[in-house]
Amino acid sequence: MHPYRTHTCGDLREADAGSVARLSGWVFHKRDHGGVLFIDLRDHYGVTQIVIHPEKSFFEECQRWRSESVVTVYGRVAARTADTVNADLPTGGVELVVDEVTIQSAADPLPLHLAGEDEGPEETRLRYRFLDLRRERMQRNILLRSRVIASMRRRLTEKGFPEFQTPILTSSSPEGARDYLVPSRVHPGKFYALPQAPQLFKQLLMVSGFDRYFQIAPCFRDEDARADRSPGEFYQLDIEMAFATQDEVFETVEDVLHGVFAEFSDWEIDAAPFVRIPYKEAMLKYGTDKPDLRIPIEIRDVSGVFAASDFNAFRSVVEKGGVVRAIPVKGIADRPRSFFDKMVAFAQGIGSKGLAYLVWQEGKVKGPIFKFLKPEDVDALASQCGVSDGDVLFFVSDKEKPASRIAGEVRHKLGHDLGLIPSGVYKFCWVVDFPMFEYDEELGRVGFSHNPFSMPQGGMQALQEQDPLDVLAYQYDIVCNGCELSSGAIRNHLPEVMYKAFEIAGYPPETVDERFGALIRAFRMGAPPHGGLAPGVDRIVMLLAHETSIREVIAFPMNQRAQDLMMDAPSSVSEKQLRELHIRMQLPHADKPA
RNA sequence: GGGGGCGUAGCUCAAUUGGUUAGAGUCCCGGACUGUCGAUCCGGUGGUUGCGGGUUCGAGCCCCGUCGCUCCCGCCA
Repeated sequence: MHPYRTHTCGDLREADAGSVARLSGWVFHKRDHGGVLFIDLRDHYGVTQIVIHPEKSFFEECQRWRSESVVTVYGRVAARTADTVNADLPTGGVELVVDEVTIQSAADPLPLHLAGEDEGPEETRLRYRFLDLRRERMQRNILLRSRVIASMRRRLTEKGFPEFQTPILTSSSPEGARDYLVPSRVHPGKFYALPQAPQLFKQLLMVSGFDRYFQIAPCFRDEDARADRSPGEFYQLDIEMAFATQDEVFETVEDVLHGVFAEFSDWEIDAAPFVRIPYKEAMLKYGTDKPDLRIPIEIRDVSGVFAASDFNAFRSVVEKGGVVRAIPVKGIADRPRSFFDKMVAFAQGIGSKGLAYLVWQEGKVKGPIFKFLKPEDVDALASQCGVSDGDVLFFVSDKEKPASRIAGEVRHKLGHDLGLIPSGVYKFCWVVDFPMFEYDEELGRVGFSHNPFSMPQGGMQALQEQDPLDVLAYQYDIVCNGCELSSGAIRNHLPEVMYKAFEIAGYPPETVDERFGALIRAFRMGAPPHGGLAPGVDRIVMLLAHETSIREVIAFPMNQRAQDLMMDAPSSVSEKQLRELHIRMQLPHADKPA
């Protein structure tokens, strides 16, 4: 007989009654009646009740077993009597009547409760992650992650995408986030950088003639955390295709993502092809480049109505080049005044000068700005925004960029507070046609809006002839329920177009050669047109697990300050290590240890 | 770097809004109990109220500072 187990703690059924079995697992719940002791023994697969009778020599030893100790028990499987069956457990029809016990590992008292609803403080959960991960929910999440990744691999492999590894120790990339640096022992004063993404390598693989590529790729960025953004490292399903159009990239990814979401969720999922929304339209209708399409509200531009109105506050904004955006909401005219006051306060809190509104109720229109409007203005607003009795229009007026943002946040807040977000639905969309360049207010000049490797729509001609701010890129995002899953692009594989694009963004050719030497050199020696994208694996698993924090789907995440509390990283290193790396410390506060 | 929230027993929380010796559940320790499944019952250990300073006759509560966690802004090609 196996020294540890003949069955897992999820295996035994009534059909096993009468046979002998050996089980190993963690002591979960203990119910000690003095005359009989019940223990729920738990492993990865389930829970089985074991029974220890008082005449056994080891009875008192078992009474002393603390929760989470690991034990091995041997005995006879017995069917439970009808009145003692536990219908909540798959193994609830049987119990193991124990004849031999071995304690494999006695547990100290724990800093966390593993049973019940309470999670405990996140700091403790992270410090004792190995305990936290014993919870059923965490086991489920981490297992889901494993299955999702396996499914992604299978789906891409079936489509003829080979998986490649790319270097972890590479060179610092000049654009983007801060790099994690690794000092070189052999080359004093020089550093490797951990890749922020395998971007350049996957493009070089296309130039190498591999045609297609994917990788479950670790990415490292030294940026601050968010609930949906783990500090330090995260994983992307990195994909690249040669000789592919944007539509072919979309088709491939829709197939994979739809397949993965359908495989691991019962929620309703948009059928492919997913809706495609030009960036400009997304900013107008949803006020964001990652719209949550579950919210049934579409923002409208009503600048024209107010330009011709007698409402000076809005008219003057429009005359100065600003806009007025209307947010129509159905059937909330009967909300109390406090609701509207709360929305106004919210808008002001996010940088709006105010939040005007009109209420269509019982055949009349009212609201703080009603008295400034002519009847034909009100009619125009109603028809342009599709509102009728019972509906409300909120208004935001500002320069275009802040007005879009504020209207978008108000839309989201309304959707959330009014319970307009349906559950059980995944709404996907592509946001396409991102601008190639944008005006950088801080620097006072034109810069890349997204990523300098994208092919401008219209190619060289567009760069030469159009206003840079009008040039669009073959640059796209895929968004699910307001969560950005991925950015991608059809890449710019033409050196001359790349030099021109960088010139517009203010960089001379030498800079391009210096920073992207490997890529430009490769592009001079026969490069296929290519493109791809890289959906975030952690975020996809987070959505599928219905978690709101990305840390819940990562086995060993760092905390918000990029520390691993369990392993105590980052940590100090020895003087010898520093000497070998030619590094001398210069700490911000000499009296404060790091 | 900035803003909001939180910080009381190992864990989850309370403390009549400034008033006697900071309580309860849980965990842990001891005891009772032969059918439980969040077992139950009795008893016990456990606190520099994150830390430092201030106001006050008196501070868990008010003020200032600081540290930690978390959410957000900046940042994330």
